[in-house]
Amino acid sequence: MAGTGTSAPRQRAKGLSREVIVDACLQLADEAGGSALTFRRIGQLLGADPTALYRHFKDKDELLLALADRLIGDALRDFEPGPSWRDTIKDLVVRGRRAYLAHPQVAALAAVRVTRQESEMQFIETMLSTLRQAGFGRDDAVRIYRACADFMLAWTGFGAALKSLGEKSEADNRAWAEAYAQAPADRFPNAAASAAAMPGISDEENFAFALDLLLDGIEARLPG
Amino acid sequence: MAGTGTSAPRQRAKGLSREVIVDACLQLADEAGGSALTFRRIGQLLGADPTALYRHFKDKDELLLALADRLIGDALRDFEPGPSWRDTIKDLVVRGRRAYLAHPQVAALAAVRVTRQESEMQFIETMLSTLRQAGFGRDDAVRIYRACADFMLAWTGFGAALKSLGEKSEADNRAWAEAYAQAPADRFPNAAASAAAMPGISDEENFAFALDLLLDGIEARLPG
DNA sequence: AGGGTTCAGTCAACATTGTTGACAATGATG
DNA sequence: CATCATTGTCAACAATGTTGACTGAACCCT
Repeated sequence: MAGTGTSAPRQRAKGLSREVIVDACLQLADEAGGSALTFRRIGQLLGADPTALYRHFKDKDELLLALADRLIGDALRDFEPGPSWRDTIKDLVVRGRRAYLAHPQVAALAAVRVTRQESEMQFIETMLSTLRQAGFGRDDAVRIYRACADFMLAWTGFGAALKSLGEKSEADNRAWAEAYAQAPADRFPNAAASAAAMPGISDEENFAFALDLLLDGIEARLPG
Repeated sequence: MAGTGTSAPRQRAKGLSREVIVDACLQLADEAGGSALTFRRIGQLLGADPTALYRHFKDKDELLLALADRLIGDALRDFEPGPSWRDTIKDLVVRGRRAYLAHPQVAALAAVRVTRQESEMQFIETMLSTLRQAGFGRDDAVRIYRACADFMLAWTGFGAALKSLGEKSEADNRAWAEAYAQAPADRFPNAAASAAAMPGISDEENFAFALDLLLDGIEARLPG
């Protein structure tokens, strides 16, 4: 069942399936951007008629949900919980982020969706189980789970959207550096003075920093 | 000039301006959803030809940036820094979130954009100034600013997108409650047991909780 | 004032998009 | 063999962002 040996189903017109289509979508989005994720281009890549996709997904929305679930599944591949609850939570968050950012153009569209499918369920269960074993009560565990999961999804989707935008209109990416350097120093002294340091902070560092802040706050709330 | 008392939605066809158009966009998105934000519907609401908008914005993207800047401007209206740096930072983050969520359909599209315009500059300057006065060094201030600003933008954009989606396909909103309740208890014991508590956590609580976690972590890093 | 230039709004048109309904091939089932 | 559901194909529709040509008014410089 788990599609491990992905042979070469590409190029042949016939033999479509949800898996093959999702594969093509990821490839297409990576190569040509998220805006290339149209039925006609997907069909062209698969050598099939665009409307053939409607036999497998009733909607573009349903296709997007399948893409989202695929990303969550990628995040959990080969995952195993460790002895430290804090490291395990951190690992889950980092894995989710990494899996999403492996396909930024898709992540920008999918991070905000709730798939309520298999992989998402597994992710939730693993996190809740980890928190319960760490000693948190049931309500606290739910609270903290949502804080961590939403933090990961929101921040990752944000970064993915920025990256997606940046590849097309690079103005946004460089805007951080340029705009602050051009800031009039009399009205915005701190912004102008910090212009040099601003672009030096990558989204990756920024995320790791905030995640540590969050985990410190969680640890301080550990009962007992 | 500045039409303050813009009561009647349909006005005279002539006399367009960036401000009037932005007003119409906010109103239209609030009433008819973000997907209604098309040139033809905006023009119809203003009683003008759709293509007339191109005389004021060269692009739909440029229109979106103007909307984003408007939201940031709303966030800073009547703001005044307080004596406590922590309360001031928190106030800025909460204000930003509130201004964005006042127009969720717009926020879902605008939260991810960097406008590098007047209001955004003011927001940055205020935050950096507050952190410097609190005693943080220049590099730390920049680091913490980006963590807080990205946290606010990402989380708010995430919530706004969820709310925007939920109004159209309510399945996603209720999914939290329904999906976890239907979770098979043998495979997902924690998820099933927490099904009752899950929907009880509003996005508002969730955000406030995570923000406090973040601020606690920041406070622990205060030098001296 | 008069002539020229720019601005602001209008109209028709084009390429793309998601989506639908009718039709054809194919394989399983009775 | 006949029947039926599945899967892919074709043509078409409404809606979207965007462009270029055209029009009328306002403004500026002699």
